[in-house]
Amino acid sequence: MARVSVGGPGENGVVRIVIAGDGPGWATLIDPDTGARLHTVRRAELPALVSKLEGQRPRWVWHDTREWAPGFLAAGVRVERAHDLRLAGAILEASDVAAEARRAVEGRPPWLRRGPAEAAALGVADDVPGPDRSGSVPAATLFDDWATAGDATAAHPLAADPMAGHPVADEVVGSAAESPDALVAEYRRQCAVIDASGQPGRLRLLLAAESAGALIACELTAAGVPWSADEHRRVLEGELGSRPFGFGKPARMLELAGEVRAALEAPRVNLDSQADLLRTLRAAGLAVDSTSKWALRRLDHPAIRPLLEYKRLARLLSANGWAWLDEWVADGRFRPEYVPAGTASGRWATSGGGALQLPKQVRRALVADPGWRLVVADAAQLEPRVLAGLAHDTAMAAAGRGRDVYAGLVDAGVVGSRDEAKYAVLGAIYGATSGESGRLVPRLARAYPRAMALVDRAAADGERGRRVTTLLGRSSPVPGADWRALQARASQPDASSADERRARSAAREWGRFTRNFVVQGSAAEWAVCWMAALRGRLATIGAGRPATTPAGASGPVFARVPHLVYFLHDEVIVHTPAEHAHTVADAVRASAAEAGRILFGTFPVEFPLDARIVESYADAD
DNA sequence: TGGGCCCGCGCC
DNA sequence: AAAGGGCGCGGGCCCA
Repeated sequence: MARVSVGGPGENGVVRIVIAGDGPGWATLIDPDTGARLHTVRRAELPALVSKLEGQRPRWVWHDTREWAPGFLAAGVRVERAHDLRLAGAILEASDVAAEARRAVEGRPPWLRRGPAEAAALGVADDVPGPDRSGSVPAATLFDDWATAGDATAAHPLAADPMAGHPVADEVVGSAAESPDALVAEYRRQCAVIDASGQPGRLRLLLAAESAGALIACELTAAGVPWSADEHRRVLEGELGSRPFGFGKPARMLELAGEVRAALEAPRVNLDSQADLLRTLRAAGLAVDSTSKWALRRLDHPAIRPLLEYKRLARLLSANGWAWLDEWVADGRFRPEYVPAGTASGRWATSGGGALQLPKQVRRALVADPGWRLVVADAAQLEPRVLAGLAHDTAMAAAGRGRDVYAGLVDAGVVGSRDEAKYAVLGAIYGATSGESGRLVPRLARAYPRAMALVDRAAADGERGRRVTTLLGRSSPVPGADWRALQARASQPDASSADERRARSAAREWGRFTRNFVVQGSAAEWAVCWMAALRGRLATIGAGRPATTPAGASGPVFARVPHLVYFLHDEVIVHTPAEHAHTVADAVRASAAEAGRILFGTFPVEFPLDARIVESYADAD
């Protein structure tokens, strides 16, 4: 290709280019501002073209990151920035921040862009200036066309509720049609909604971060988690005995099942059947109404010890046994498929492989390649720190400065022990009303009234069926028809006390969900910003080294350069050549600080990490 | 036979 | 020791 043309400049001069499928085997690149078709190429030629254009550092606009990024990665091409129309559309459709703007944009020619002045005229609350960020923000390469100073840290979304009493749409926008024109139209519509929202910087930051997450998810799958099948087999054989032939149970489980049956005098009981087991336990005179291990543990009977051991092994076998190994691990890599923002709160999910539930037992199989290391880092007490930042609770932030948050609560005299501090904090975030945790919450409320007021407000909104919103503008779903019907029935004059009790219980349950949503969802935003910042820093650590070496197990994109291989809510693992490990650990910490500044400006809340350089994940605890 | 439900339990 | 929020997954079981 002789001369490469690019799309027009967007925010802060960053070029945007729409990529759309254009008939079978073809792809078209479009300037979203003019609608001009820049290039139409065969899909096989697309990675090379994208690689060339990537020098302009554009933001690639496409329907779904999963549609394009895996092919680019397979061809050895990574892109820096994207706008995922599918993810962005879902967020914009639900966000209370954009509720007014959605209605305003609808029905108008989508290419008519609006500015903040018009949004103000629509009655949408203006951005409230956030903390002073001057001088503290580094070049945030992923976000520099999106985050406009200040408004990402606008007053907490719960502080004002401009949408109170307004009906809200709860359907999620359908996927954009595949045609190039439809994609461009949808992109323009989204831009118009963002511009009219009154808080465009906040939403742009959220969408940029989510789109970066979508790229990262594809890269995680492409890189794979370094996994020693031999080490995994050693774990299985140590626990279960040798692998059974066919569908038989491992020898160790058969022995234990024999002990249980003998102790219960029930030679035919099926230990894998919850119903059968419960019946048998009761027939043996045990007062129990569940076969959960917590319920069983309370019982005093010779069958219990072998039964608990049997259940532990059965779990290992079915969740992460030999069949799992056969299905998910190949060529020294475990390749789960992540679903970014797959949960309501924005936390990630997985589809297949159970990557978010890797039990501690098998983590010793997660080992670095020879000559490589794992940098394992998790954010210490992320949720309470995020809550302190959300609520601008300076006392709570101070408790965690330079130390463990829970230790800080003890030092401040709020509670007597670290365990009590943990239960109190988790109880406040999850909505505990009873038990040890519920008993401790009032002490937390006295010490940190701002933080407590924030989660209480979120719970109260949820109990009334309202949406609540995270720091960057992701709103919770509204409860379903069954829930609304329950509430409606309870408010009828002839409602029974049972109706009222049921409605009250459902309302409280939804309130616990929304209470947790604002904290969990904002923490998820911190985490994806952390990862996006880290991804940018890692790219510079490997820069200048030969990027294409004989393809290793990780593929040419990741050969010889540090790269993310695992993400778990508040924890990341980077696989890195040993000589870069300390540089990577520094980058991980710097990225956490950067995420804190992006979300909370100069508000003095810290995000310390537990970071370790290890050869096996099992050594990181 | 397959879908959908519940249960139990792994992770945060 | 369990409690409060969020998940995914496998097994049993019921039903069409």
